[in-house]
Amino acid sequence: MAPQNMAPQNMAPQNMAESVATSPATLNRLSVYLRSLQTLLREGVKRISSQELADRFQLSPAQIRKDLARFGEFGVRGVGYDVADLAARLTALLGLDRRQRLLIVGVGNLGSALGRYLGFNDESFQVVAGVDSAPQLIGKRISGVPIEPYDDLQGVVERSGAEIAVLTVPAEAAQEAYGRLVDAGIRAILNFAPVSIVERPGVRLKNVDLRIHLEELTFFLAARG
Amino acid sequence: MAPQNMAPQNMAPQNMAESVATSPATLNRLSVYLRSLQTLLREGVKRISSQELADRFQLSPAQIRKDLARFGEFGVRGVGYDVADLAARLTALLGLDRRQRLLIVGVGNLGSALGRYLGFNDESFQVVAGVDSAPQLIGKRISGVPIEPYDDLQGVVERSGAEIAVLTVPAEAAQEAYGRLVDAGIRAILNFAPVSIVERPGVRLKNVDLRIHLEELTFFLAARG
DNA sequence: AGATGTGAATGAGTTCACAGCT
DNA sequence: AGCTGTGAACTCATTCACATCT
Repeated sequence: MAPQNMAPQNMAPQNMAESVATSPATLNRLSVYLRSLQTLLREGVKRISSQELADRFQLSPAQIRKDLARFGEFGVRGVGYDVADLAARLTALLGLDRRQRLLIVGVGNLGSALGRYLGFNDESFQVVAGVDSAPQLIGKRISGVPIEPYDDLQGVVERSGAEIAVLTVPAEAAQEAYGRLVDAGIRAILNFAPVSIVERPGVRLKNVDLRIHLEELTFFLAARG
Repeated sequence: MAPQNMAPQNMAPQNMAESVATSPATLNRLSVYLRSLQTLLREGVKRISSQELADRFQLSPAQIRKDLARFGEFGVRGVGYDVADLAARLTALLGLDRRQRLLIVGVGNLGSALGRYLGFNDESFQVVAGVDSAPQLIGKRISGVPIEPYDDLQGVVERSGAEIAVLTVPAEAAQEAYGRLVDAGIRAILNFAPVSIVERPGVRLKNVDLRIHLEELTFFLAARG
C-alpha cells in the first residue's frame, strides 16, 4: 500500500562553515582531550606529544592525531603540541569560549540536579531559566533563577536568550515539549526522557538515556551468572 | 627491535555461558527494542514484524533482525515476532527479570536525584544504600534508605547486597572510590565523575559524562555561527 | 632525532538481498 | 505470500607505518 519508505532521513545537515561531518564519537574524544589538557595545564606541563598524552590518559596516540588533523594542524612536527595553545583551540572549536545559556525544561529531581550540576561554577554553561507545569514549583528557584510556567515556554526562551534546553520531563510529555522548544527557537536539546523523539530539522538533539546505560551493566551481570 | 606488540589486550573477556562478545551499541539497541515492545504491549499489539517495529520507532528493520539473531531465534519466519514473548526474552537477556540492587556512592544533588530517578517505581532497579563522606548527610535518607558513612563502604556493600554502584563523587575522589568498590566486591559501576578511571579486571564500568554530551551540542552551535 | 600529519591497511558495524521456513 | 535469519557487500572507524617537517 504505502509507496515505500522514501524518507531522506538525516542527509545534508546544512553543514555550514568548515563544519566537517563529524561523528559523535570523535567529538566526544575532543572533549576528553580538552579535559586532559586542562589537567596538564594545572600541573604546569607546557608541551606534550600524542604518545605521552595517550599514555597518561589511556588514549590512542594515532587516534589523537587523526582526530585533531580533521580540524587543522595543531602541533609542531618533531616537537609535539603546546598544551595551552591546543587547549585554547579545542575550547574554541567546541564552542566553549563563550557562555552557553541553558534552559531546564521539567524541574523535578533530575532536572534541578542536572541544572545545578551542569551550571554550577562553570565557565561555559549557565542555567538561565527553568520551566515546569506544576503550579507549586512556579516562583521557586533553580540555580538562582526562578522557575516559570511551562505554558509560557516561548516567552521564557525569548526573554532568557537560552539556546540549549535540558529536557527532563516525563516520557509522555517529551515529544510535545520537544515541538514547543523547536517552535520557540531553541537550537539544541539534551533529552533525558526515555523516548525516541521524532526530530525536526534545524535543531540538534542529543539523547541521554540513563536507564539504558544501567541496562548495559545488568546484561553482563546476567550473562555471568 | 622490539619483538612487536604482543599484548593480548582484552581478548577472552572470561565470557561465560553464551555471552557473545557484544558492543555497547548493540546492547543499547536491545534496550530500545525492549522499551518499544513494552509500549506495544500496553497498546495490546500481539505480533509485529521487524519492518513495522522499525517504522513505528524509527529503527532499521535489518538491524533489528541482526541484533536479535546474535542471541538466538526469536521470531517466526513468515509471521514476525510475538510481542510478549520477545519482550520477555529481552528482559531476561538484559538481566531485568530480577531486581538489581543499587548503591549510590556520593549522595549530593546528582547522586540523590539519580537514585530517585533510577530506583523510583521500578521493577528492575532498587536503591538499597547510599554512602557519603559528608558527616551531616549520615543518617538522612535517599529513596527510603539511610545514608551511611563512606568509610564503611565495605560493610555497606556486604550488608546491603548491592551489586551495582552509581558513582557520583567529585572527579578527584572517583579513582579511589572505584578501587574501594572493586575491593568491596561490587560487580558493576556506573560512573558519572568526569575522569577516565584506570580499570581493574572483573568489574564492569560504564562512564556517563554529562558535560561531554552537552559539549557535543555546543560544537554544532559554534560551527553554525 | 623526534613527533606530526596522512594514505594505506585493517577491523568493526551496518545495510543489502535472498535462501529458507511457516 | 510473507517475514525471518544470514552470508556478502558496503560503509564507517581505527590502527599502522612512513613521508614530512622542525
